[in-house]
Amino acid sequence: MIKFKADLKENIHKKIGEKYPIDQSELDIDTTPSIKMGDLALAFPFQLAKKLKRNPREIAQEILSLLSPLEGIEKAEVAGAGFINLYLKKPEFFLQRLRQVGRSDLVPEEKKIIIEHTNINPNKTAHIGHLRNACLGDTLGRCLIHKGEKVEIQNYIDDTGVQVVDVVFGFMDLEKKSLEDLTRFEGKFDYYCWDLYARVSTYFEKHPEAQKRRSEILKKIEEGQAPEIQMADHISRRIIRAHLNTMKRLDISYDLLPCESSILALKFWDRAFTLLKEKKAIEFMDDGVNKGCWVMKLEEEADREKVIVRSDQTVTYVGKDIAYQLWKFGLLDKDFYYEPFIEDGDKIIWITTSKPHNDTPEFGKGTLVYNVIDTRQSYLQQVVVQGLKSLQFFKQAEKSIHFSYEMVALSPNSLKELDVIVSKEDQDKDFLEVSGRKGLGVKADDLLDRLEKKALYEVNKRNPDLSQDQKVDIAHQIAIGALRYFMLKYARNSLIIFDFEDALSFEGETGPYLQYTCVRINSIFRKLEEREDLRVEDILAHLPEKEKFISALSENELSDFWEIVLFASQLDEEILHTIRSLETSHLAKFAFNLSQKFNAYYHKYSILAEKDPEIKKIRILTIFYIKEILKQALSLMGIPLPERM
RNA sequence: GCGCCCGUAGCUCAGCUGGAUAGAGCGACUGACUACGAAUCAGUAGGUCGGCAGUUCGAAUCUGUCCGGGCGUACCA
Repeated sequence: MIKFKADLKENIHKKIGEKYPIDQSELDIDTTPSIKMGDLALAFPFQLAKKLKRNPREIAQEILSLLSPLEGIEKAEVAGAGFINLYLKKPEFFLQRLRQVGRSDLVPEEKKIIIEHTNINPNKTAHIGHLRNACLGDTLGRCLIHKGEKVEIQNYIDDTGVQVVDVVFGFMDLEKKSLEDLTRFEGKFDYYCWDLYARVSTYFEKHPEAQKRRSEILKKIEEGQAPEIQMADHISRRIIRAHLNTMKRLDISYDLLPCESSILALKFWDRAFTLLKEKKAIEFMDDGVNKGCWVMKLEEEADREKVIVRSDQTVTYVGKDIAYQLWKFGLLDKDFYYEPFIEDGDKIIWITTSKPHNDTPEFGKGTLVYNVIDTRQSYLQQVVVQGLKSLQFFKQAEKSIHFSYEMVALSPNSLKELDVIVSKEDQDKDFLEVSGRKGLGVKADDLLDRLEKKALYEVNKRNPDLSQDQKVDIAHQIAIGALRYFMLKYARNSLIIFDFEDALSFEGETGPYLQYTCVRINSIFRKLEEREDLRVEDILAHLPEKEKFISALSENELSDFWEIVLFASQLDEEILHTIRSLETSHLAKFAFNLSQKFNAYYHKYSILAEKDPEIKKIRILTIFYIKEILKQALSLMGIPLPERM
């Protein structure tokens, strides 16, 4: 009802703007604490009271007489210490909402928005922490698309970094394997690398002399020398495919995979380096701890230096990230080349390359960029933004948004279940950070498998008559619902201490609860059609006149009806709130609360068995409206909707 | 040390661009299924919103300070 409120504001301002010193933007419209007190609340008399040094209630009283009549408003009254509460014209409002179903009031504001998320190092399997990142990023993308924005999803691939180097080292030096051996490897390659990476990390701790070989591999990969480059390439491409498969299970996809290897090959950094030097954004250190390095300082913390170019003239990750960020905004006057990497349904996921290809789409050139990266990297993200500012790209600096979130850690119970050996120093902690280096974490595919297995068991109990394929399909949808809701319901600054029992729950505030609610509603409509050959479309096509509409309801039922309709009508507000605050918890809680309200309504009022045709019709329209809103909310969260469950 | 974040019911968490009685889920206890699907619902118990001070007509929400915890502060990412 965003547009309704906006119109209302404008209307109110027209009526009082000349007499009272208040701006239209100050006329916030809130909800009342209880529906008994009205539907919408205006609190601006308090602001006026301050300006005019008068009693707020008196002012509210005065204004009230100026307001009526207001479009769409049945009645207005002064409440509390100086609120003005508005009562909507219920039949008109509901009819309007029904006509509006499926359409959003939100309007796009950007030319193009780029979201960077997932960003898993291509040297091991995806784990629970990566799932949080991907779910947050994907949901933000869905919300922005709903808002009408043009959105491009990028998943950055650090295919030339030390993490890949370590696995190359593991295969070549520890296991003495050739590229041919790797191509013959069968089984879950990303799982194998997970273990290998942990082994290599331990090896380096015990054998510091191996560092030399490690640097050598890194250099050879950066310079494209055989056979290390072929090994690295094979490993990273194969693992990217594994990651994409894992994410596909969750219905998460991407438009582009920008690779660090392309950034190096196409000399993005050289260009950025020149720019940074020209504008004196970075400084060469002749002396001190960072002697021989190019460093950058933050405006706010001048005593801190971040090394961008090392004394051996190699560039750090942040340096490459600055170049990448410049490219995202179209500020680098250099571009990638692209080739198709994989087909995902009816779309293609593209990857960057260093060689030209024909007929490739255009990427980048965003006007707003979200980087979904955990909070531990906020300092690095500040450095990237500082880079833009130093180059005088102030607008782009402002539009570089670090979507930061807390990590996922493991509870002592989860650790027990994982059967991992915990070091002495870690044993007393309340939780343990997920660590690829230590091989400590819940693998994404394992978790999904467990969820699916449990869901299948539950589906079997309830729907033994369905075919095995159907059951598996439903179980899969339930698993996604459970996992995605779990990842979205927390505030982003809240540390998730992962516990299997919580994550595997299908009851209470969970994704399956939401799915179950929708399934029930759908089931009613299915039965209406089967038993009575009744379709909502027919009712919608012959909506009654507003004068007669709803009048059949008793006072109590009208109040229950109204509460749920009014609540459901705020979906767009919640989406906007979610986008502005980057808190998916708002959307999640909204969907959950709406489901709760429906379930309560459902227990109180029967639909199929209702004798009075007028009342029945209104109830059908009511649950139809709830269903449509709920469906939208679930779809924005990427939670699928099974037909049965 | 400095920077960022967190501290709300027994447990896990929403609510934070200030608004009218602080909300959920789980757990505990009472109840409701020959069904519009109990993956549900109704109800009971449970909170000086970490402490103190300030700003305000109004503070869980803003400011300061203290206490407790996490993360960052690399020529790793």
